[in-house]
Amino acid sequence: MSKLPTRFEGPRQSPGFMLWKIHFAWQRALRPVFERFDLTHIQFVLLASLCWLEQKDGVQQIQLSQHTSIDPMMTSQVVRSLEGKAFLERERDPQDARAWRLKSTAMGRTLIRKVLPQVEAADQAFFESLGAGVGRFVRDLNALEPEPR
Amino acid sequence: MSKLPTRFEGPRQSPGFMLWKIHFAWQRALRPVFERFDLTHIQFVLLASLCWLEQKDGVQQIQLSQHTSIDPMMTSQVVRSLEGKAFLERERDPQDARAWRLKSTAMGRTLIRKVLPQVEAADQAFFESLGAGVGRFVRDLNALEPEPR
DNA sequence: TAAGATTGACTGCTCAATCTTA
DNA sequence: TAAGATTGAGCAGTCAATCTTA
Repeated sequence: MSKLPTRFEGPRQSPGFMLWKIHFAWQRALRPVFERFDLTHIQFVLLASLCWLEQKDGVQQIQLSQHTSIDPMMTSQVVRSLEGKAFLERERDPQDARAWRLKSTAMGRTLIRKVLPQVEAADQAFFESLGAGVGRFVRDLNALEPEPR
Repeated sequence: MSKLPTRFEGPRQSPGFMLWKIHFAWQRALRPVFERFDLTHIQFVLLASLCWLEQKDGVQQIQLSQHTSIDPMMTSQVVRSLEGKAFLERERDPQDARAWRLKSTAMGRTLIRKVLPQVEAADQAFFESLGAGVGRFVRDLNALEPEPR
């Protein structure tokens, strides 16, 4: 076939295509770590983020959703599965009858303390090929984050 | 809660967390483009990649799978849906009775010619905040690609 | 009117297992 | 034995619609 209407010499020059590929490679690299603890990736993200946000104060479900960019429906589903596993508790917000306030349990925090170092180790191995450039890469990713709506 | 066992000052410093977030933001940014043409992202990737690879020769399904890093089962499913839409054809490989050889149709190529520039425009808008640094970012992503198994 | 939360339906994506041929 | 391809099951993720309260 004749030339494609593209600005790039090949797919490897396209930032979108490469972002998508590397994201999948990263998912595959991390999956064994989560499976070891019978967690899904999204369960880990929500529970670890809750533990992080909690360092301040009580956390609304919607805040957790916004912080992780996980949409409210998905957050609702997964938070309830984490509640079922007794890794967190939900209480009605006394200030806002619509909202839930989330609190990690001791079990949940213990789990994250075990998982987090292994996740970071797997991360470090995955991003090793960037060497010291990983800091710059992280700054680039931060620059790409869209404004919250 | 007390300090988490992490190397990072916060989630935004973690390359894994940020890669995951930005990938989702990118998916959301591109989705309207694909929907406009009644394509899914993965359908676009496979069809566009087929058109790209075809510039050489006949393409086996497994080659397309490896090139895109989409696993063979998924490739099989989506390729057949593209065949159903008449965007590509499948013929048995004369040299290897197990394999399919894939060929885009004129309709498929016409579609990609329309979609590709819009995808690249949306991409350009998404990565705009990196400015000239986008080249370096793409090189980083290429450096992260794991060895094929 | 808008915001926090949820339900049910539908599609996307992965895995284990299988079939056939190299 | 290994490689190309597929099936069916199950979880991940999205959307439209709804409910309740701010």
